[in-house]
Amino acid sequence: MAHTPEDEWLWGWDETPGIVSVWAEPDGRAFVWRRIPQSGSLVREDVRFRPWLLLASLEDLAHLGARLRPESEGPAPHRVTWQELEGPGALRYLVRAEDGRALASAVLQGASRRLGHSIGNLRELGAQAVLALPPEEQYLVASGRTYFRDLRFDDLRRMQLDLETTGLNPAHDRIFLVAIRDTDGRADTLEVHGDGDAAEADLLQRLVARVRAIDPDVLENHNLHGFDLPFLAHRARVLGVTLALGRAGIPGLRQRPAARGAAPGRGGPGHDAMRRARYTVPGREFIDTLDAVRRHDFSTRELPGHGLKAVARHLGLAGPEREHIPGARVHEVFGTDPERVRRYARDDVTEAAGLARMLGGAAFALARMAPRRYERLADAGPATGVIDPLLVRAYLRAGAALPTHEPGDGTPHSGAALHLFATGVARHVVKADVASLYPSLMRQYRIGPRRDRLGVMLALVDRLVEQRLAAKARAKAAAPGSPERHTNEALSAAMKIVVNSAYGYLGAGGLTRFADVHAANEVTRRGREVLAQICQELARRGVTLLEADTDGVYFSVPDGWGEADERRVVSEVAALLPPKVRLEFDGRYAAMLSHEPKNYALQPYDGALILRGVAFRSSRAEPFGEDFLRRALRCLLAGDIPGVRDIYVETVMALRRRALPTRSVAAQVRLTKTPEQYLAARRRELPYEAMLASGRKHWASGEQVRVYRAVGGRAGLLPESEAGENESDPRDYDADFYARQLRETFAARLVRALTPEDFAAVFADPEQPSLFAPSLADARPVLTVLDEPESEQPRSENPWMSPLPLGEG
DNA sequence: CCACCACGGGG
DNA sequence: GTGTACGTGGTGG
Repeated sequence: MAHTPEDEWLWGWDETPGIVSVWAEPDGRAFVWRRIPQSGSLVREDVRFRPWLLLASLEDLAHLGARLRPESEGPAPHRVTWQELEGPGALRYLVRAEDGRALASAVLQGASRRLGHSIGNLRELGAQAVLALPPEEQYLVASGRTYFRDLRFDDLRRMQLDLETTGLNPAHDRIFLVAIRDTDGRADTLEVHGDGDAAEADLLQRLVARVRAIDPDVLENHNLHGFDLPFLAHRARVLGVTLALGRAGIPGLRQRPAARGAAPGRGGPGHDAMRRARYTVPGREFIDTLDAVRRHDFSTRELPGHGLKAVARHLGLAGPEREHIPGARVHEVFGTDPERVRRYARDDVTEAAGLARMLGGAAFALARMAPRRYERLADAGPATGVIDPLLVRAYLRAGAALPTHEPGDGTPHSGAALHLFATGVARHVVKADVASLYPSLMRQYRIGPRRDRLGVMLALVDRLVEQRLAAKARAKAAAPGSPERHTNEALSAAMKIVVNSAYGYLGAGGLTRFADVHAANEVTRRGREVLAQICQELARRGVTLLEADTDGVYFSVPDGWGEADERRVVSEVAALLPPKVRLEFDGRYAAMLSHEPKNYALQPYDGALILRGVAFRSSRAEPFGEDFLRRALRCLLAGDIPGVRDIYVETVMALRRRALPTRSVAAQVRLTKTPEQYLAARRRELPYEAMLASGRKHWASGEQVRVYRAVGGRAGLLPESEAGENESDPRDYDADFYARQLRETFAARLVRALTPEDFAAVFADPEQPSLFAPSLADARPVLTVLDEPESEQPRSENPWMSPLPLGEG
């Protein structure tokens, strides 16, 4: 197969198929596990590679004398070779040796002598002076190999495991059950036999034996890196059990530097043992579905939370028979009804497996491109984690010197445009947006990093955009649910991640090797220009603009227009734009409540209400308010204002009669202070007051409880009950407090939709009738077109995408 | 209104 | 590999 350099930049150049794991040691040994695509069998190749570094200068190696020689004279035992790369980059000497440790120590020795003090680590020399990749990446970059060539996601042998523990703190709590799901999808549990260290140690040994027997390529779970692995490592250490989970090398887990998105290591007692840790073993890849969930939600922003159960339910992965047990009660239930805990734990691993397949394909596909381990690509940020390795490999393949990180010249990074044209309720709403706006602008106007003199970034974006279209077409042609469709959808998702972060890479001044704030600003400037043109041209065609943000616009069309008319205006405007900037019809809705910039509710012509923005999707809102808001919005967007009034009255009266369960007003919180710490702090906080008021004098930091405001200003503690159990509900919440909250916090979000008079009438206290209550029969939701549209350049949500502030106004 | 603290995920 | 995250909500002064 003929490769162009550009193909090699994206996919590597070595066609070895089926690599499922790579492990390399600094001494130049590499182990490569491959699944033979035809038979599915596993082979291990032991190979040697020449460890390498990039240096800005050979000065620190001069002390080697004759042991330092040009690469052109060929490698020789105990010699360091060097090669000068061409072009202007600062990192211009490629130095190699048989053993990476000897190479590194030669550099460190020279640097220590030069600087007059001891240097222990190459990092201390700074990114300006040296580029030293982990051994696996040195191997992959140099060999042009990548993971998973010719493999489909479903050819991977994946296993899931999930610990059930007596609590969250491995210093005090124990593992009493482990659910596992094998590569054929069979879920099973392993359990302790008895109490004490010996029983738990025996469980861990059986777990290790099962993993070795099943011999998966990948181990998966939700929050694997934040909970299961650190917990397991801690218990194994305490109990003296060796975790021989790898396929080679010294048994035991190894740590790699904590990655972005690792468990947020919270200080305080009980959490130290669980602080940021990412474990790794030779031959298998640890994949955390929480990383995939975060990556997914970053673009869709539609998930209610990132917990396993919530995500599984939202994505339709949870079965109707799904067993639920509140976390704090799992161990206790195990004592009375162990079969229930087994079902629960098996459901957990089954959901984790489903989630891994549904959202994990992107990381799988990234591993076919970038020269890094699969597990590293699963939690990598796209800019430094994916694009930079691609650029490094491309430059080295071309024999070109690499630039290094440069601080910005002080130019601020300007952002996208955001315009709010109208607030309130609009009917017949259309959304149009530009597919991949920033990459399209980069391609259209050839905007790339100034120092990328080989043009690798734009070449990658060009190819990714084109090949993504091909992958989407292949996915569409394959049978729903088939491995081919899944693999191509995953490829498309991965390509989207890379393409969309190319702009973020440009703008991350000082953080990325080729960052170029001027280029990034040129992209956003063109973006604002395009968005303004789209708005102008739409308005000229008789629609009412509602909101425009970055790359998309919501507008309302006149009564009597049909979908064909809506599509026609979009394509008319699309035809006026530059060829690579494709404006698309993205959806149509019966009605929209425009509340504030980026905060709105959409009612599709059929289907469930869509809520966007913090005003409508507060994760911590009490259930009764959330429920009220959804029902009220549904009526409002149907134009039924008396219906909104009815729902309000009904909710207020239900609160006052205490017809709503306490659970619906309670908030779930975590206790982070011990009783001693709380009493010493002398600062009253509802959750702790609730504990004390209910007679609880002892609790552990980390315990989760549900609390609420009870009558008489007391703090109430809601006993953790299981689904269906209601007899313990005290129903002593402060109804007036929650009625006030209903009006001030939840009803307030409808303020833009009504005239002040109607708003007052709809949300008047049902038990204090006013002298003249206006009839709501003729009331209609209102839309207010702003004379001066609210416009700004918002900060991006993601610090990676746009790390700098508001800029020009 | 401001300062401060806690949340996210796992049992 | 990046970040004493980041954005937000609640509480007490």
